[in-house]
Amino acid sequence: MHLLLPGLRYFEEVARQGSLRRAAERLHVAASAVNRQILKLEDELGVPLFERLPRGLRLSPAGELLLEQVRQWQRDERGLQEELGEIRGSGCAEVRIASVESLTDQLLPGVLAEFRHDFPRVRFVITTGMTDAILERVVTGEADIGLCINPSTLPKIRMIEQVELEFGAVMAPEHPLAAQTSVSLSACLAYPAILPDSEMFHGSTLQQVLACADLEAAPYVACNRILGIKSMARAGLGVAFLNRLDIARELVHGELLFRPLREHDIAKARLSLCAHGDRDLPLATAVLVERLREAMRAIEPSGR
Amino acid sequence: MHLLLPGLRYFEEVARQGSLRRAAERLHVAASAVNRQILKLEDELGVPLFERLPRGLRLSPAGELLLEQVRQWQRDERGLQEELGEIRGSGCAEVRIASVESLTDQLLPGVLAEFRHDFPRVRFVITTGMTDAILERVVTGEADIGLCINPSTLPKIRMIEQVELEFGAVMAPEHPLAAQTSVSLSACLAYPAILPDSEMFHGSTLQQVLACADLEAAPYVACNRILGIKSMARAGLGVAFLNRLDIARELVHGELLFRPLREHDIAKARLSLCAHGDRDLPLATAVLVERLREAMRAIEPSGR
DNA sequence: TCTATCGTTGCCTAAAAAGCAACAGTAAAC
DNA sequence: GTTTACTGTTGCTTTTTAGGCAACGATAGA
Repeated sequence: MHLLLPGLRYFEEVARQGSLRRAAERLHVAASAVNRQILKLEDELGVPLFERLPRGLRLSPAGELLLEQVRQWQRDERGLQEELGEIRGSGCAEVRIASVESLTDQLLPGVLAEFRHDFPRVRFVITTGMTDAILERVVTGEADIGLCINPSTLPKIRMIEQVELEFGAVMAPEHPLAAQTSVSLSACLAYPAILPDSEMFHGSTLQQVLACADLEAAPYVACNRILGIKSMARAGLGVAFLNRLDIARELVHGELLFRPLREHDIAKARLSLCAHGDRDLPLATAVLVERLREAMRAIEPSGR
Repeated sequence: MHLLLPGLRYFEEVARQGSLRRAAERLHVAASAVNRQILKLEDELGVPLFERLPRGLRLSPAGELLLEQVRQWQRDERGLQEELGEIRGSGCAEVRIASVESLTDQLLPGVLAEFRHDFPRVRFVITTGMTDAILERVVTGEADIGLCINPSTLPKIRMIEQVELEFGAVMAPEHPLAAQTSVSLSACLAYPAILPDSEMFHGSTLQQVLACADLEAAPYVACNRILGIKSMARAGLGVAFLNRLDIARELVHGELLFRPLREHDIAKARLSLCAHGDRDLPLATAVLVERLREAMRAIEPSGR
């Protein structure tokens, strides 16, 4: 259900994609239809909203202005829908969480399960991705709250909570390095490494750590999912680099070991809970944020 | 140019009029068209927006919610249009002023003339009316700023400036009462009175003054325009009751005289400058508001 | 030079909105 | 009690708008 002109939704998507055809594909309409709506908007507003580049469209200053307003309106509309939902009793609110994969195994399920006792009708949409994508989703309003690692500070993003997360080497109990209580990075790299794939690696904490230590790592196994990385390590295929949260359950069962890095000063990452700066969070979301803050603060001691 | 769904504009008008057909008339569309849009909105939102009364429609709680949001969006849209206007250089901003008639003779023309030196492209729309109608226009966003007398305090209205205005008897120089430097209300009423007509009289300062003094006034001439009232007084038809602002020019030319009421404690009225509470005023409007404040403060000394 | 991709436009079809007239119900006036 | 004047609502019609398809001109990269 949309209360704004369909043309504005088109406009938002085109601004996001930077291309008429890509936007049209996402919107499941013909490119010509999208184009006409954009042209109509520009005609009626009397201002060009995009610069026409040979490879696509880029927002003009006026477009930037309109985009910001449209996104504000979309947030307004979401909030309104939620209030109306309460009125008609079908409190079917939806909280959209953009998170790093690390939290989807333990922390998020735990918090959400507890949350459901008080808000049984609130649904969730969880999207995992890297930090940049998470921030992007929060900025554009695709996500209500974001959980990311070492975020850059953006003007439209409001940081709600930040806790430290310690990275370390993860291995099967049979691994030679298991004998040591802490390991050095270079010692780890002497063994086969299980690393995130290139896409995931880019911008990751591990990349930063390696860069600081002036080391390079050639993965023996590369995988684009934490689940896979853990399974590889459990199978004894090599050493992985994760944080404690990633392997909380495996630690309990003794299936994997966590060994802090000797270079602990560079192995710290900031886990951040954030939301859009211009927005009052609806009730359910605000409560969830509080629960998440508690859960985040609770992990800090165990990480030391 | 409208960026919201046409249905929302219909909805706003229906909420304002309390009747489909009246709204349809104002919108220059058939009542059935308006009705369908409302039904469609209710269907898509899943909530009834109106209660159906035999004499028309009244907002439901959900409707109240939506109305507030729609009006917020309309204000947003106005602000956006103005910013876009600056970008395309045709800074054709428009300031809509709802004012009591008293200010349209001297104070407003003076301020606006001065204002035009700095903002030559800003247009004005001035609507006169009684205090209640002025507040209504500000609340609904039909006017950007309001100038009214003795306003009741509404939650959505923000008072920017208030100054005192002294009411008194106004008469031609030949009038018998002209000999006195101040007059009592009862003395005035011994002569033919020139009063606002019943519609204008209702809720006016004069009504309040008379009520306080427990007097009743039978008008010899009733008129619904201040211009007319002044002309009647100038022609020697009787005594009028106005404030100094109303007859500033005639005072200079000696065509009319102002005689303070002996009951000066009850003859005070508050002239208020107000705007909508939830709104950041655009640049031009904010500047105009400042000029108006200065002008209002300037009239206070002369009134004593 | 060829290819791929971009935005744009004319032509046609499908869908949505508006207009008109009539209906059913209630409130006030006579 | 009857009439009159409102109200919202609903088929049926026409008009308007949006969407889909194919083709065009232009530009960047292989």
